[in-house]
Amino acid sequence: MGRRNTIQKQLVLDAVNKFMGHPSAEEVYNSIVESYPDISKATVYRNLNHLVDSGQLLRLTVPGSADKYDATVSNHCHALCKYCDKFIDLELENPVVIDFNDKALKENMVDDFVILFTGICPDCMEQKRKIKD
Amino acid sequence: MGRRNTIQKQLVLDAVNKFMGHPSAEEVYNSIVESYPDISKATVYRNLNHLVDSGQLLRLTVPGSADKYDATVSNHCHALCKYCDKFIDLELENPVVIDFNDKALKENMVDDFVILFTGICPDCMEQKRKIKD
DNA sequence: TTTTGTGCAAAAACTTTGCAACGTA
DNA sequence: TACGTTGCAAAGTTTTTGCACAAAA
Repeated sequence: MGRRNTIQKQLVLDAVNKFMGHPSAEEVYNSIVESYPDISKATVYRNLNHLVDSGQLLRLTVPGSADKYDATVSNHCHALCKYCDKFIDLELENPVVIDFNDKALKENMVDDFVILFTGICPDCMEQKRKIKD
Repeated sequence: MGRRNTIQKQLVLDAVNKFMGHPSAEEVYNSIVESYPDISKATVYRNLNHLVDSGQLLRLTVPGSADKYDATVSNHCHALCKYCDKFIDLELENPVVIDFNDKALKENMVDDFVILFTGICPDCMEQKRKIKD
């Protein structure tokens, strides 16, 4: 189970870190290939899996598209634009509070959750406004 | 865009309704094929999509497995067991409250959300207990 | 030297699509 | 009749896997 450090693994981690937003495996691959053309897509997938397993990346399961990866591991949440499918980081002023003592949650020893908001991003709102005029 | 009622569409809706839990497209197909062997998997997928579009079913995007379908359209949430991947309906005593006036939520015109809890289901808890003994 | 990781290609898992025939309104 | 729906097969998308070789520890 001991993990070795390889150039490829570092490239994958760096790629997700540098990426604006939340890249898919394909996007990670594309961004690495530019500078390191010999990397294989299988290696990208394998390293993404390792990095998720070791807690260095978060895997985001998104309705309607391939998994995305997030270098920001700390607690935050996301919103999905229902028009353009843009996936947005959200910093809530008042974080969502869950009462983990709720009966159903205790029964299933729930200790974590993910929350995905859906809305209309500012860009799409602007589009809609223009069309109305 | 007008939708017609077909035997197949009704079979798909019934199958999801009768299913214990939250079937995948594959499971819906398997349960229909027993009594209606000529149905095609494409038809199941197409009807699931129509039924989701028309609000008669909910599509549940689950990390690590195929989409599931839910005949209970009303507001509720789910938990995923981190050991057996069982997908569980949750009835919270105190529903999760979101402050939709939060700055980030207003900016993106967020009007809805889904929440997925992760925990250990009673069955897996029992398993773990047995192993310890 | 002993694993573990890599690249490649093939396969697996899941879902959609083109098309001719069919069924519903 | 008109057009939405079906079954089938093919193709599309995303991810994993088998294997021989290469590279870390």
